[in-house]
Amino acid sequence: MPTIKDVASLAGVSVATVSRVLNDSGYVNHETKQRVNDAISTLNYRPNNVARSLFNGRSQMIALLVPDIMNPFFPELARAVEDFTKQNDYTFVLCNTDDDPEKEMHYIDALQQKSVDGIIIVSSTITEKELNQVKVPIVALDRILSSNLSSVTVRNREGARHAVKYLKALGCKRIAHICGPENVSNTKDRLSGYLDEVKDMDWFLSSYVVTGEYQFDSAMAATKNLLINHPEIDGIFVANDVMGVGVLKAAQELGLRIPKDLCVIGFDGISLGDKITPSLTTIKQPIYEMGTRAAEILIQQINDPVFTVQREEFEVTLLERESTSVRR
Amino acid sequence: MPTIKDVASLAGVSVATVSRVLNDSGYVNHETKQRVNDAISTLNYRPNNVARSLFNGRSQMIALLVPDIMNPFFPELARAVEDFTKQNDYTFVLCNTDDDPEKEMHYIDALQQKSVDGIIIVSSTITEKELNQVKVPIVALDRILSSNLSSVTVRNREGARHAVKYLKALGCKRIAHICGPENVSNTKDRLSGYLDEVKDMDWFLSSYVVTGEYQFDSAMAATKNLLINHPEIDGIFVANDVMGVGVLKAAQELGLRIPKDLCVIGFDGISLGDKITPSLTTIKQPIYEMGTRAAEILIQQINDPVFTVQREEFEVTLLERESTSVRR
DNA sequence: ATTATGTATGTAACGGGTTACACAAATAAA
DNA sequence: TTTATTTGTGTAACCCGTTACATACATAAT
Repeated sequence: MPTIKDVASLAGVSVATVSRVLNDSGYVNHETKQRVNDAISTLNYRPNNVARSLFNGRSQMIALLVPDIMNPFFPELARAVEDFTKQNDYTFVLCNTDDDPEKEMHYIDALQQKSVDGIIIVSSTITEKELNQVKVPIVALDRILSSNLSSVTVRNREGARHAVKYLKALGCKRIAHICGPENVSNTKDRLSGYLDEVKDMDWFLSSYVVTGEYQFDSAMAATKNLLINHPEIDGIFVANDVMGVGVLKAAQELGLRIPKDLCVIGFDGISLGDKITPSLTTIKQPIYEMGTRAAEILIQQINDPVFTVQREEFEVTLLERESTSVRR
Repeated sequence: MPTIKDVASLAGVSVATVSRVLNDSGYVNHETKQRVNDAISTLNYRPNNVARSLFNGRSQMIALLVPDIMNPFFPELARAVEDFTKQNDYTFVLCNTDDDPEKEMHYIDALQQKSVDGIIIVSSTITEKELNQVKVPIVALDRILSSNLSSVTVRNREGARHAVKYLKALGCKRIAHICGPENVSNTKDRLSGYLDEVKDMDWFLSSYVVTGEYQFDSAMAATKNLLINHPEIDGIFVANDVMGVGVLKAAQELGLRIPKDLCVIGFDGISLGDKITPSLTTIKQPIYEMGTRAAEILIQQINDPVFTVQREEFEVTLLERESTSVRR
């Protein structure tokens, strides 16, 4: 690999001049610049980013930490962040944490040691104390972590309320809720929204709320249990789409007809929901916009040290599909 | 951020001694070591990886380049690579290339400038010429790129043959094939396997082979066309599972009963296949093992400069599910 | 007693860039 | 003409580790 010195000697100038050409800074004579550029292309020289990073403490790298890369919601989010960061000349890297605080801190440590410029994080396990160890700009995405951290989320509670109201309007008389892990902020919000709408109903039972851990398998098992114990349930609001798919699977295995016997509505709006049969009605988050916005805020904070905490909350919309409306 | 100098002065030793403690190299008196370690924890010191990388040209970072992060096959693969590399003290990063040669080279450039130690790549677009620009160890995964590159793949042709034979054994009389993009090596192999089994059949028509570009949408559209033009088709071998899901969706929208009217078998064995209704019969690749093995080979090549090209080919197995067998 | 070996630690060069500073020549302003 | 400013380029320090080499003492071998 050629270095800046090789370029300098080939062009007959000092390394400083080469550096000035590279960074388009300071004064460089037009002809000299030409010579340097010629040398650069002759040698196929690429500046060593590690050396650059060492000097200026920046790496032009942004990382996204997600809890579960196998949940399609996160690849969709990642795509958005990737596109935006790339447009802004950052290298984007994706890290999977399993919502395991240890893996999380391990990545954060490793990334900081590599002088990562900023981190976007989807987490529910990280603590305030750990956050204080992070010296680079952070933006929380999808879940709120701390009050002094910028975040990009959606109106979870309102979305949940909307979902339940919609099921009611469809004529559902007994509506259950499959929720996520209880330590996740949006689990709480979506649950609150659900409760807002049902807690005063005469039919409501606390056993209508069961956790599915935001996972397909748990949700499927939980749903089977729920439906066997409560055959009267005719509507389910599911806290995310992956679990929604599990609910559909469980219901179908129990021989229920969707949406005739049971209406199901999810939350997220991942494209998977439209690929299955019956397709899944859902509360759609603007996933791409959220990822983009998070990246935008992060880059803003990287460039502007006197950042103010920004909390962006997106609206959600109902996406009506086959799991609630009769198929034509 | 404290540096090695801060640690050294706090412990009353030179930076060399601190470095020796950090790397457990050379001689260090036991008491001195203790003092240094105390200083390290007092200051909460973490060595700067960028400086390390600059000196020794290694970054302890391994990257995986995948063509489509939204296809669940790749997150599953990524999980395997991540787990193995992490166990071996590498930082793992995942990059999405869209099978776009430009994005691919951009990532490869950026990663090399960051002194990445090695790259695992799933690609069909990269050229021999571009591969020569890569100075770090590479392993090709899922698809073969060049004869002088280590690779981890599966027996695609045999798997395809197996799939078609199985459909025949089920009693399918007219078997079609939805294939991937023609420039991908495993598209060709799977197609060859299909042709091996059907080209001499009296019913075979070349229009029974259509491309689905390894994408859900294309596959769904292609399948609808196919089934409308050829209502006699009673079995489809689909070159990957994501397209298999699209085929099922298309067939269901056309009102066909699966598997009664149409049997469908995919290829990959992603967990999504088991989440949908009907679940998708498939030729299962040992995804996790493949990712692990690719990482293992890469690390081997990183550590051993006189590497020999290794080509590993895994067996595939038939995973029988509802899209071909009558549901109980 | 002399030499070889093992233990312990420090100094300084190095990796590949960036940039503060110095200096010189050319041009503009006083 | 003298002084100030702009243009152009080079030297060397710096970023933060690692390690070759030097040095010094203790112990073991000859």
